[in-house]
Amino acid sequence: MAAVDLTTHPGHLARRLQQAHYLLWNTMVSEEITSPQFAVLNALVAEPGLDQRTVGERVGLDRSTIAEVISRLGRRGLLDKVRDPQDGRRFLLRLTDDGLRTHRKLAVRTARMNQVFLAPLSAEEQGQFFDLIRRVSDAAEDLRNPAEPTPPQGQALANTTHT
Amino acid sequence: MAAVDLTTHPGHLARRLQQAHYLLWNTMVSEEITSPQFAVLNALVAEPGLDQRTVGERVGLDRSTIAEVISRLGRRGLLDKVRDPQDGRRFLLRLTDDGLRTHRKLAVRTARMNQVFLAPLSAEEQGQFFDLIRRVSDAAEDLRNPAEPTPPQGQALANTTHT
DNA sequence: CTGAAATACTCAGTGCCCTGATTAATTCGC
DNA sequence: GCGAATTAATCAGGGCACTGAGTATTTCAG
Repeated sequence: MAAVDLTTHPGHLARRLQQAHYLLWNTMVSEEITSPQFAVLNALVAEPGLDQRTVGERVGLDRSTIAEVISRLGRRGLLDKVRDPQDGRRFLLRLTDDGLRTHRKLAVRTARMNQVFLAPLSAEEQGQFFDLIRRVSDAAEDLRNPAEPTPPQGQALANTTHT
Repeated sequence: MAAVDLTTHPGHLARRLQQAHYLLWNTMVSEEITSPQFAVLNALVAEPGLDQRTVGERVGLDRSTIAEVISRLGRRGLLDKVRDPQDGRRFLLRLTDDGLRTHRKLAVRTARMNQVFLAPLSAEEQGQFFDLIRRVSDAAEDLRNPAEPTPPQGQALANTTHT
């Protein structure tokens, strides 16, 4: 009887939350365009002409995943991909008219969906919800990227190098 | 300039949270056994002899995904799968000794990992974190399964009017 | 008892997500 | 100038997650 209670495990809750979101997205926003795909469209609305890697950074997708997502959006004709004449390694990304239209349409539906999704929480609780999740995510992210160009010295930070 | 702010989108936050968790799990718990796999082991520690579908229900995985996860655990020799003599459609699942040992080992590490993951929050905030996420997930889940076969008129249950 | 419905599982197909290795282009050191 | 890092993208491979279709078994209706 050493079983643990998964409802107190943040990882399990995170997975369930994402599944719940997936469900609502599919029924209220789109069955064609996924949430990560919308995030990419959104990043290119904000900053047209970004390269692939930077888009991935903006929306939080690694190099492999962003390549797949962009390939799908390209196949659907929602964005164009051209080699950077300044740097032959890069591809510059830009939404097509269709991509722009799609983003506008989905942005509206997404807002409605978010309202439904968060409806069980009061306005104040919704603020806490964002704040708590953001703080946990950011902290974990920082563990990966030690970051902070602090004065080169002080090895105090735990560098757990065990096995 | 119609781009939206993704940091106020619960779906985006949920995805980031899960990625953060994945990262910590990989470094602090196991590179072999994943979090969903551990959830299955845990369900079978709590209730040995469950069938595949029910395990999926317990841990929140659909029929296809649970089949894959169980197949992997079987390949690793962590569980056994035998046909139910009572009902030839079902497979009954049971952990092997190795599966039991693995669960015990990972349960300890998982507890440590959760502490690190939630360290940025105070004890009170951790409670809120669980509560808020659970409420949002449960509500979305209920939208799928309208549940409650027709409001049982009258005294169905829990009408204690004394709060 | 027998054919229809329900149920447990499998299979095919799509998409997200990561790591490690590889390729092509640029930049840096000397 | 030129070879050595560095960097952007791709490819191979493993795992999670869902839907729709198909198979086998059980249950239920008449």
